[in-house]
Amino acid sequence: MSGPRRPPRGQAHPTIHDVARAAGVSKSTVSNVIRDAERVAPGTRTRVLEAIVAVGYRPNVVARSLVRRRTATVGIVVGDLANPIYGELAKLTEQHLSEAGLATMICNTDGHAESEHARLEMLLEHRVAGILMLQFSGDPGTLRELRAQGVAVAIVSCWEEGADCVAIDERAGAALAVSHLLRLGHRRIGYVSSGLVEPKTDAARFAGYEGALEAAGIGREAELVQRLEHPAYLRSDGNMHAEIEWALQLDTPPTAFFASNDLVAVDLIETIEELGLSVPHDVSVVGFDDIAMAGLARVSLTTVAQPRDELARLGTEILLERIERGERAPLRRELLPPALVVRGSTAAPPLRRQRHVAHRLPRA
Amino acid sequence: MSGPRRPPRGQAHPTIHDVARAAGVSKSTVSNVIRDAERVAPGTRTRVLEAIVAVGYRPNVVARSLVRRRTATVGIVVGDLANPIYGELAKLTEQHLSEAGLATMICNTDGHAESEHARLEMLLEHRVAGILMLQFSGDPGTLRELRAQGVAVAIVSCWEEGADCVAIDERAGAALAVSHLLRLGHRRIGYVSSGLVEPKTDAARFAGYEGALEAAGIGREAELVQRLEHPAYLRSDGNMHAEIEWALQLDTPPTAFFASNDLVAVDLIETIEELGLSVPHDVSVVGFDDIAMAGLARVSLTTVAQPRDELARLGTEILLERIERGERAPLRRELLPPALVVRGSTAAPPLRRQRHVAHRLPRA
DNA sequence: GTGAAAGCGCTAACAT
DNA sequence: ATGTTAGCGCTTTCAC
Repeated sequence: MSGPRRPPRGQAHPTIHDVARAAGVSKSTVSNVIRDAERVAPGTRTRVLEAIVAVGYRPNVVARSLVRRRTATVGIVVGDLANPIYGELAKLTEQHLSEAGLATMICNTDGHAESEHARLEMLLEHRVAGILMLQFSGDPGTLRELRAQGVAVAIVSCWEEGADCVAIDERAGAALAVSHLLRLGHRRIGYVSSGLVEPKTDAARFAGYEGALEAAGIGREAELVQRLEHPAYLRSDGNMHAEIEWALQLDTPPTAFFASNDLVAVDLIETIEELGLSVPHDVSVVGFDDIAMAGLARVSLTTVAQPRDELARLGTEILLERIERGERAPLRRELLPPALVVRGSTAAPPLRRQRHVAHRLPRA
Repeated sequence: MSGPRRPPRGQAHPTIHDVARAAGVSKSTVSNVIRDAERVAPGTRTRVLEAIVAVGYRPNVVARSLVRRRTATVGIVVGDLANPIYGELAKLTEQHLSEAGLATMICNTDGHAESEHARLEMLLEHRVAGILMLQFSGDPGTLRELRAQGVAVAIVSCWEEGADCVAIDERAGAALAVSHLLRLGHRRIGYVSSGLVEPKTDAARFAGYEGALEAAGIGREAELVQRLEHPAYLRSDGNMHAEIEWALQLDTPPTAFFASNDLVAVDLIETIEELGLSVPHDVSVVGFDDIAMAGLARVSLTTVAQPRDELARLGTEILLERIERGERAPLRRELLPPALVVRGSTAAPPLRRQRHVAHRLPRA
């Protein structure tokens, strides 16, 4: 009777079997009361319930997931959790998911495509029920693979073709920002972006910038466009200095900048002021996102607001719906309207500088 | 031959069994090459490897976790992901864990004990290998239960008795901040905290505040201590206004404040300036954490720095060690030294106000 | 070096 | 209303 080798059940958790024994019923009955499925006689139910607390039983989600062949976990992929807007979005999302009974796995990609790929691979091995992308490198192969695996995917804050997604109209938002500057009288308007802004998003915001300029009859000027390679994050690199100094010393320097997100905008203001100019007196700056910091009187950044609550709520809703209904459900794509928040970082261009520019133009 | 009911394997993932068949070997052999365990003949190995890509196999972590009776997932519990310091900590931590081959589940508690409890319950049901607490309500029962369940636990940035933890010396840090104010000549120094600061942390910082005052021969004054009930987060509530206005209209108002974290400090500066006073000219403010924003010229907050990299690195290291070695390993408790970063939010108290105070004192 | 077999803890038919 | 049974996809002895 040397029964089968039994791995040492040292500090093991009690199982449904232990509960069954303690309550004098079968495993299925225990399972039934736990899942609250099938009718269970009131008396039996109480005995089981008591047994559960008696033995200190806690359901094993891993086992349940295996047999059900689906987990109640979703992954959220984010570019930079240290960026307050993503921190907020992640927080709201986790809250909604938790309310829906889902656990959340989080993955920070730092904007690297390889890192994104590795994290997604991990999520797939974990058989997550869905993936919420708060950042997406934009690789179409990735999206195809995800679909092939049958995971639900929803993309938030990034308008991607052929996928469920919710985002604001980035292009329109950027145009709003630039139009505001044009209305103030600016004619030389720079565009500054950083590597931490997803390529797709950057492209859309840039398109809005260009479109607004074109509509105003202003041609594009390559020298006014700066795409900083390294992610600029609150001066952590500081490589912005040289580029901006260079731009401001052009014969006809920009009198305003549109930054592709608030973090870049804040860095930009810092840089401009380090160079001895003042915002908005000498140079105006508009950002994108409306992170909390932008509203501080000390910062007072004019920016395009992203409705985080809506993004998080809709993003979760769409993902849950896709998880629920599978591929059958039609694509859901929600494009939210952007809103410009005018604060103190924008003003009319300085008169002196404009005259200065006028003097030179005839010579050119 | 009406074989047992076979659940419709619709869009199912290929299993180890499919690979085995495709490669003409047994499941165990496939398992051996996947795990890279036991010697496998080179030829067999290649055939299996080929079969894996041929059928598009991806290991099922859920099944593996069940049979191994341990997951490779850790939970991280955080109070407020929207607070940049926690966003940064979460990001760094996830990165370290990912490098160690562990998946990360994230839980935001909003500082509510019930919410913390529910999230921990969920993590336990998921049988996570470890839990990293970036926020802890301080309930000793919770810690006991966690230990009883045999999960590894490490507490970061909160000095808790009888648990693995890493934190800076909060008390000393607060004392550093207050001593700085004393050295500048301040004698009436307020303390402002919010509900989003963990009770334990708040208590430690307050103790440092009180200790420094006592050491300078200044008695405690209840009217200078404000613990705002609702989490103050970048003016989202604004209930700070009334309280601070009240304090500033005392006969001998505080000339400086020590805030229990940077977010509170930033709110405080905003409030003070809304009241028509200037920081640091009329009132000085010191914060705690040194979030990125504090370094901006526009904000320029004097604050006590938390070494996030160290906290995240050590926290993960300690947790991994505990997961690895189990209860056997001795407790590891790392207390890091705090550092004061002096910026522009602190200065000597205004002379006018001091005279004003002197005039009144004799009358009292 | 490889395969057969026995589960991990649970769910879900199905039978009683 | 409750119990029996056959797995979920994998790891891990233990034979061969």
